[in-house]
Amino acid sequence: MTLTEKAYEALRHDIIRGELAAGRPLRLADLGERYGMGFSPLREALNRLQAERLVTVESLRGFRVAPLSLDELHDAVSLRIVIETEALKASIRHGDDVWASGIVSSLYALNVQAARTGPEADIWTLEARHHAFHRALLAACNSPWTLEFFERLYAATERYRIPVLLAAALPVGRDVQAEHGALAQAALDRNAEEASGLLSQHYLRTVEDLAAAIRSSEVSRRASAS
Amino acid sequence: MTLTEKAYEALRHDIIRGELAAGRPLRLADLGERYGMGFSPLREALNRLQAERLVTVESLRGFRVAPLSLDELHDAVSLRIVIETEALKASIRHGDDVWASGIVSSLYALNVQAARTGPEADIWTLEARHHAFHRALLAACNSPWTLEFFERLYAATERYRIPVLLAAALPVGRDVQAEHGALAQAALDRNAEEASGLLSQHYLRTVEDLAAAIRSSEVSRRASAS
DNA sequence: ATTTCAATTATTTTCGATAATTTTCATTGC
DNA sequence: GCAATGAAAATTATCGAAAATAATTGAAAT
Repeated sequence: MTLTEKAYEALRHDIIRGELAAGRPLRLADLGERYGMGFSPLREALNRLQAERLVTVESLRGFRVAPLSLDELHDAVSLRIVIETEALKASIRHGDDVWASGIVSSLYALNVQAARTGPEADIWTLEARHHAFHRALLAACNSPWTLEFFERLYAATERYRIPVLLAAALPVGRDVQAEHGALAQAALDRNAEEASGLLSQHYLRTVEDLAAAIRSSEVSRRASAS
Repeated sequence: MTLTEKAYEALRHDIIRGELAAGRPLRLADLGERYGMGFSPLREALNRLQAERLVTVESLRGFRVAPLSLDELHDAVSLRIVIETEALKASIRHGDDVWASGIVSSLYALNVQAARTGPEADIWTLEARHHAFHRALLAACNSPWTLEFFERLYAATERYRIPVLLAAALPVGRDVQAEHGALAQAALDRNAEEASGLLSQHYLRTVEDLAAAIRSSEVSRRASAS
């Protein structure tokens, strides 16, 4: 693995997790220190991330972590619904038993992790399994372009979910695992309309919960800053 | 403008127009000669293009122009239909008179160029105006993510249309300008269902014509090679 | 003829240095 | 006080060279 690839993965990881905060300038000297490499591989990685909209660049003024906004969250989720409901229908049409068992196993792993409490309740494992479950649903859509855009939008929306998960700021009255279970069942039953409807609802509820949590934390942040 | 930006635009231009053929290895020494710059800005540009799937990369073995395939053409067009029909409906919902006049003027410019014959019949101008017209239709969708994916897929499909246009290999019995006109009219009439139906048909016809032209040229190429 | 291996050549990857540009900050003039 | 100015510092962008790796060649062995 080349240093450019290492830099790309490390930067992407740190941006998505918020360890490099939105809007923060990415100075090459700092990054070279942080990741232990020279400018060339860092600049190459930053150019990739710029093309993926995780980083912004201004000529001769360097790179920054891409900003976050409620507008972008709504935009990304709306487009996820358009793309993923179609991809889910295609997967249901084309998927074989390998696809179906991928859904079963990823759902099981997700449920196990969601049920864990105490020191085993690791949000990074939960997040990885959540991603794997949603990817498994679409895996048989037979469209590389769709899967690429799924990954792009998943990363974009993950940046909003992670700070909310870390703050444990989600409402308690919602049974997300039941939603995942119903969605998986509809997909396994090859009920395309039901499944895509459940997927849309799942995302619409999530975006509302996230937006509410973010708005209230913005309010409290501004109140404490004044 | 930095050299990285110049390299990015020049490489993107040359790849989309097929001046750098699909699959061709992109050797840094050659590119440095071709574009008159050192390795650093070229590698940064190639990394951007790799993130956009116009270039492939293999560790320690360099970059290549991304390959073309009929499967990818069908995949890209199918996803364009999903994304753009939705974007067109949103534009029709949100678009104001600035949006409408953008459609009118870009359609007019496209029709003028399509009607030109002889030395004025420049396929690059035609292509630029075709792009501008399709962008104008979606311009009011109010979704940056949608517009980004539109540009990505437009570039991806342009790579298939250009060699067919250059070979003048499209069937003559089709009135593409009439299709554009009807589409624009439906959009201006705020008839979302009609407009998105016409857009789908327009793309499905185009992909069939392109696929037929490419298949027949593949057949003739293989026959002459044997 | 084919395979193996070492030496050579070609190519990519990375670094360190330099040039170009922006940012900072103290100073001057109003 | 405050804007304008200009030097100094910081930072990015680019180059050229060095290091690392891959590909090629040709001789030797089978």
